[in-house]
Amino acid sequence: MIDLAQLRREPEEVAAALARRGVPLDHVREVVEMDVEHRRLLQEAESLRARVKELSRQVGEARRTKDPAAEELQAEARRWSDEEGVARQRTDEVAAELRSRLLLLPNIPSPETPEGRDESENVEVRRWWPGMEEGRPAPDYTEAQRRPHWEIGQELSLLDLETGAKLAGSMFPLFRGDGARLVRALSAYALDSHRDAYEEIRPPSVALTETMMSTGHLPKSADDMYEIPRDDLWLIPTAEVPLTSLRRGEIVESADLPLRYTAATACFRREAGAAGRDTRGLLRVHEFDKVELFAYCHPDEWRTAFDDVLARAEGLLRGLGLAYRVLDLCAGDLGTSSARTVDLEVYSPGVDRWLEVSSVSWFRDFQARRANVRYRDESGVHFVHTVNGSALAWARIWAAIVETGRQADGTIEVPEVLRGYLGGQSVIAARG
RNA sequence: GGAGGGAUGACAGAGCGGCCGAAUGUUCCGGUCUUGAAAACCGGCGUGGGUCUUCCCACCGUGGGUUCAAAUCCCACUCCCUCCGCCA
Repeated sequence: MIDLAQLRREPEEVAAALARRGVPLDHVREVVEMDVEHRRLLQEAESLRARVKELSRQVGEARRTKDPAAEELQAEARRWSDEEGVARQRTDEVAAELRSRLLLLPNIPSPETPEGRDESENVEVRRWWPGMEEGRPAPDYTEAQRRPHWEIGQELSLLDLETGAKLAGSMFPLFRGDGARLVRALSAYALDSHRDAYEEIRPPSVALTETMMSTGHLPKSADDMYEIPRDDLWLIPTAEVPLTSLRRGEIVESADLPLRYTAATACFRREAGAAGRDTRGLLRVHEFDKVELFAYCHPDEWRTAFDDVLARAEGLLRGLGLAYRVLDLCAGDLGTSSARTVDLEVYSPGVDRWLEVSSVSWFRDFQARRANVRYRDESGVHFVHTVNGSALAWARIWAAIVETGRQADGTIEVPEVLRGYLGGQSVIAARG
């Protein structure tokens, strides 16, 4: 949620900033007008309320002193009370409407977020590949590496999409054998890599509607998530959801900032808007494991927090020896709640594509305002900033590892950093 | 799932339906005293909103209701604790 006070103070600036990401000027103007109307009604209702309270006090006083005017006063209080009820109801209606519109306004993009309408205008910041620092050229992939992971997965019995579909429908992958162990190893690898600064959390995989609101996933993206209406629960699309609500409603000491958490969870996405696209293999799935990095930070420290998450996500990819590129998302491609987002895309030779495996975002106080997470320092109480990033999304990483690591004999070389998690195993071969 | 108890400020803990946004204690902050510290004493100490005011309004788990007036009464729900049942 953007700051209503700021919108009131500088409506033109806010409208212009939101226009960068495609919000029509009318949307903003309507909210501003509704705010004026709301405050007018609020003042009216409150002065009536003050009057009722004053009269009620007098009624009490008159009763105590056995003043015969008590009846008369009470009758008058009743009239004002009725009127106040009507006024308050109208005020509440406008307030609710105002709030729901405000909730639908996306975050104000950071000034450094590039201009652009959609993903085609995202800006590539840099690329990395193994050996780059030593001056080696971008890799020239072998014939063996040019095989899509779904074929490799089937060959070596690592990935069984048919059985996954039998159990839960298409796009619910089932890993088996060393393929399943690889998924487990990846989470352990990432979690262990951040133990120095991030507290490990194992949150519930479902969240209440209220929790989904805090991150901005609701009300806007209801169609993209799995819902359990009977219990007012949703399957989480990312650990960002529970982590952002970890301190919901709390005021923390500024000395305790930043508060940093990491979590490995399954992530569920209906991919409603993407039906039919990228359906092969693990390119786009309804459920995947992911490790998330998250920070509540002081507004002045967001850059540090952001850079740290980004560096750690990149560090994991480098550790795995996977080529990747860094994209600065343009204003038009930003997620609702984000002010600035940088995506990491890994290159997967078998499918010859760049696959998004991480998204690092700064939300300014947009989510903190919704979740009501604040800090206290000498100057008072203020909203914290939130930063988060994937580190990393495993289904696509799995694909990239399997394709990149494939050797001429059809076996897969396991990245060194994972071997410890696989009992020292350095090669994945067909089970024999 | 069944029975009972509870939910009030950072914490503990009061609160006959009528100056209760809330006693009291602790913590914390400032001051006096002290060479310094402790103790003692004095003062301060919730969060929002309103044309941001020695003014007004809201907030005592959440949402409704009764009333001129609700932390206080009624209803529903949530969470926590105890006991019973069931179960990884």
